[in-house]
Amino acid sequence: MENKGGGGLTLEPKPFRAIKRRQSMDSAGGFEFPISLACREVAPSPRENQKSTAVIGEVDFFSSEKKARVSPPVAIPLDLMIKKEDLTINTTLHLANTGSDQSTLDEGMSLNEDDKEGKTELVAMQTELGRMTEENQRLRGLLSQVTNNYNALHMHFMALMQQRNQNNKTSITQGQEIVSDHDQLKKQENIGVTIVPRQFMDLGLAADADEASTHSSTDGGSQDPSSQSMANKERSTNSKEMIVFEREGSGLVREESPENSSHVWAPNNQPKVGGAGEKPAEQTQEATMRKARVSVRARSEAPMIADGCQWRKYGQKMAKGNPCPRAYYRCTMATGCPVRKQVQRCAEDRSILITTYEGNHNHPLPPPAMAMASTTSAAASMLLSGSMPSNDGLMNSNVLARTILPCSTSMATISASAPFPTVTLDLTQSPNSLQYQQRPPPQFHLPPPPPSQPSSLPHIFGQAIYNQSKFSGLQLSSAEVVKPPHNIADTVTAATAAITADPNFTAALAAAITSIIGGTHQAGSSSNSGAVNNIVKVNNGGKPASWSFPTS
DNA sequence: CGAATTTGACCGGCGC
DNA sequence: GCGCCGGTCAAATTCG
Repeated sequence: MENKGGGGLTLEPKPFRAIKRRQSMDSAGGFEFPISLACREVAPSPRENQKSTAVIGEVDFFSSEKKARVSPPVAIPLDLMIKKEDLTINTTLHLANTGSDQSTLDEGMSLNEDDKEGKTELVAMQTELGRMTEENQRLRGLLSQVTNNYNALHMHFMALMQQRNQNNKTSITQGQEIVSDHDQLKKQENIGVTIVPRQFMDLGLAADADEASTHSSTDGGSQDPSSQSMANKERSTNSKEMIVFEREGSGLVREESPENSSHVWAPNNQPKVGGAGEKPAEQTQEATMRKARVSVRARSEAPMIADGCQWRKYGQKMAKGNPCPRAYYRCTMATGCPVRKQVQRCAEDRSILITTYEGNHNHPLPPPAMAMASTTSAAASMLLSGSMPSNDGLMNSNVLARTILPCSTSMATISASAPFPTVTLDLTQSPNSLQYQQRPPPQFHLPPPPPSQPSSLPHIFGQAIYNQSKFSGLQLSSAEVVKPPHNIADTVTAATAAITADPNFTAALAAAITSIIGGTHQAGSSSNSGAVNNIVKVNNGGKPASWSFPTS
């Protein structure tokens, strides 16, 4: 079924549209964009705004001044930046020198010579500038790629460290995690140190709830290989069902494989053989990226937040349970860009705008758009990392939960909502207010805590969860929840305040999100070693604004 | 007049 | 099988 929906489309198929859609799908998987760590530095400082060209400003991305502001979580990218600087230093110096040389020449030469040579030099400079611009674009792409690769490696490393820590802290073994009946699963939920987040975060598998429950409850560990393979086949052909577990009653059910538990967490590890519906790995990854969503909640009176991209509205629907219509937009900055977003006001508080992004841009972005795109791409990438073809996928997923959630439980929520995994970034309230103020989730319902739910589950977390799923895919045991350090809370408060006070908060929003995510990386990864000031600069319609807040 | 938005119809997935 | 719902399409309409 190539053509879906659409008026008379079925009667008079339009090849052009079909081709366009195919192109968009094809191109979606091939591009990657800089991740949040990099985009924090995108917004130019006031001083940089005074420079002559945007190209120079972008090259200054690698300047020492900015490096000095880079916080520890970006420590490893510094290496990348140094390498990049090696590549671009000639460019920077050349531009700088030509500028100063020009002014010197202007003073010293006679008018005629100055006129001729000035024109010649101007042409040369323009040519050079064009060349530099191209080179800069190319290098930016390169940096994006390298940054992405770094992030994946970083996540991997973090995962291993977390695993080591967990092994020291808990007596639960991998074998004990593999359970075959509900009672045992419930017990583990009660213990719940590592299992639940893993279940929650694994996004690489399709889960057939019926099969999962059948396998886990009736077979008692000995499964029919044929049914297993059928389940695998089912998973391989359904790109929309990516969640490995389903809530069943009060427990979470996970599909098990008695002979090799690892593949449960490594969906791509065992490619399906010979099926007609077999999809290349690229398509699977593309589908996952397409389905991963990043939802941003922010207060705004505007009908849509300006995130720097060009959007075209292609639909509007009334969503169930919300009197406010939901608008559908697609990116129009390039033909075939697969990125879409949904905009809807919160039913409970209509001053809250919920923007949900889906997909990755397949084209270069202007700096203002880069920040948000990077953030959403980073979140999607991290979600995607949960389906990497190894056991590491599991760990990466786990890390995502740990890095985003523990220190900003009121800010970022990961929802394994069927059929889309979603990261929700809530910028509407400070963590402090959330911590002590009851806020029932808007139109979404947290399921009542099951009888087996640990009573010690921190109340804050239940309040903080904003879940767009039919069920709450996110549960953390008491051991998982780390109370945000006070300075982190300050960070979030400051960022939120600044954002909400900014009517045109394009870059502010993205920068703050990025900062928050970056901050959690830092706080979650190690003990603190001295305070670092994160400075988020925002170019607010030609009036650069900035604020700083401490993180540690 | 072209671009953007609106809006009703259509499709696929899912639950009953 | 049927109905509900989310998402998409494209003709019609509005806007600049």
